[in-house]
Amino acid sequence: MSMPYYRQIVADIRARVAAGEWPPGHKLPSTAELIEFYKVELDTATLAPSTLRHAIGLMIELGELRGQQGLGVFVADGPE
Amino acid sequence: MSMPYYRQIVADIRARVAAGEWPPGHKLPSTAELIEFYKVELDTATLAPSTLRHAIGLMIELGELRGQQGLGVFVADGPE
DNA sequence: GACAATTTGTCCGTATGTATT
DNA sequence: CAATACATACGGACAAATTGT
Repeated sequence: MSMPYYRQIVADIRARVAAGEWPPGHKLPSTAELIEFYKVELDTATLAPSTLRHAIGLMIELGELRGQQGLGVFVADGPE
Repeated sequence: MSMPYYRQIVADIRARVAAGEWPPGHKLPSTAELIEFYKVELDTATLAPSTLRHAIGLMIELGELRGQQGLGVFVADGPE
């Protein structure tokens, strides 16, 4: 295992943010949508919610994303 | 819920490290032992391995702990 | 080298709680 | 009240690394 799923997801999200595809304040797709999306991107038949959540939760903890219950997950504004 | 289990565990570990009870390089009790320990400390009948792992994994990601497969989890040396 | 025991690492699927619309 | 969406927790399965026999 070169890189576990959750790290690949973190890397992908970071790449999109860095590329400006998802700028600060942008709302990410919902958890359910991201799961379907990364199933294709990671070419796996199964991707558990807990695994995707692991990736997202990690980035929230690191301040790269901001989760708002009931609303969505957003790209954090730069560290002011 | 004032503070979820995994955050209470993080706070407790940080407190022990800060107090010098677990100095840098110290090997933490094994996952199984920590589960039993925190079941008492958090006064809960059940504490899943995944929940404890959440706390530990978070601190590893933040560089406060260092995990070594097959060996154990250690208090990280100061951020040099 | 082979094997078992121990321990951490990843992932699965599900259930329930909480906040927003 | 209902729908949507994130947040926490459960418990188990298997992989991978280390140590000792």
